[in-house]
Amino acid sequence: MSDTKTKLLDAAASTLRDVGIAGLSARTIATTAGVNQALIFYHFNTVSELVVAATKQAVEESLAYYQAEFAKVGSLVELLRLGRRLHERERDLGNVQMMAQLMAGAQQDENLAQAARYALQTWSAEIELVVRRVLANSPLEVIADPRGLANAVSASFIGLELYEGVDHAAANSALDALEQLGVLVEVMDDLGPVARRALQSKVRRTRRGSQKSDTTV
Amino acid sequence: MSDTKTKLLDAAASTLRDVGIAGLSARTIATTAGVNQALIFYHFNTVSELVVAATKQAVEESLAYYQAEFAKVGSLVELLRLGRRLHERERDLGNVQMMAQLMAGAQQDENLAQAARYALQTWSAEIELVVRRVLANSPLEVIADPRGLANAVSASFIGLELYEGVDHAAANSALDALEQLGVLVEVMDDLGPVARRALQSKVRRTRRGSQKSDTTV
DNA sequence: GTCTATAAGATGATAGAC
DNA sequence: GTCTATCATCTTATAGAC
Repeated sequence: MSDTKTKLLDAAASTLRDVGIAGLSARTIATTAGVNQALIFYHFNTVSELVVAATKQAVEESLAYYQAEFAKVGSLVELLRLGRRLHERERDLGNVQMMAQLMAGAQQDENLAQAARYALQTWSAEIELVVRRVLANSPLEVIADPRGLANAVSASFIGLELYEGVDHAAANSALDALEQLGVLVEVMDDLGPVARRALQSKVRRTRRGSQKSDTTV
Repeated sequence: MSDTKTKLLDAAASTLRDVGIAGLSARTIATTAGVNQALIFYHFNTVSELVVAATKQAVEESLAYYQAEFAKVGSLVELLRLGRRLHERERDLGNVQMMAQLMAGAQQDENLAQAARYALQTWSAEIELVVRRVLANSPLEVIADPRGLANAVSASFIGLELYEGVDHAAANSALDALEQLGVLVEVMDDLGPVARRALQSKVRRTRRGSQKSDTTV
């Protein structure tokens, strides 16, 4: 790949992170890259397509970095620990901010929407595998949906990142609270058969409850 | 308040929701309002200040709508039910999308950052009161931090909303998974003293664990 | 308070020299 | 592949008529 193309891809990512989707333009990106503005259109046709390519690259790079560590995770505690490390590293690299800005712009731009969908699906698929493995044989498997959980984790990270830029202390307390929820899940695990029975009967009761209200309406 | 000012405030909110922070301008807002573009600067000085005023109005309006219902919540089940209704209504009104776009823009614009901070703090303070009331006398009170939880709920809603615009099905599965976590919390509640003991010993063990690793490093 | 007109600059995108 | 120059269009913001 040509030097200019690489420079533009990297500059697109860091500019999106630094000035946000509202401040992003061919000129701001080109300045960061130290490259002529017209080259964006020569190499990528539109600004939007450059951002798409930059996102794809960033996602694949950082996912490759974690794949080995994901594979090693065997317990819930290990998963939570890796989750914290991953979140901190990705945040420091600016990848989460980049995703959040991409998603904000995606509400209006179909190109960006596709890029965001790809990034989220790629991450979620990877997380889902680990969650599924960790929750197997846990009492939680009766209620947990690994795919939904993986998506929820992604969504929460995005929300937390935007929160972080607005109210640092509040975002931190939110992250701590979510980690405490992890403790809750661990305790549930420790309780084993007791928890499993309680969860199963709660699920049965809830299902009956909603069925009843469905049929009586 | 003059008719034009009201029109502009409403138009700012709905335009931010519809075209996002990247597409927001004095002209797009004025067109939505059916009003001359120059009037934005006459009434609000800058576009950014108009958005700030519009946010404040939207937050106070919708919070006033829920205050009575918040006060009535007495149990965790009721809180989860209200939470779902609130989320659906606010989403349909576009208030969550407005907040998400505001937060995306806030990363660069100090005016918007202040508005976002105000909105989040206002909502979180209200949620915190209810969470605190509901968790009192629950086994969860040993680990739960009501303020952090309230902030986490806000952050997750924002993330889910952006997710929604990008991948509807995935966002829905994430929401369902989070509601299942609610079931988990209910079961913990049902388990009463058993859960309380398990949580307390887990908390003690975790604290000892982290202290140990602190002193051995 | 509201309008038109306009300044002064930013934006995406292209044509054409090198 | 890269540059300069330029376009049409958009932006915030103001001055001044009504």
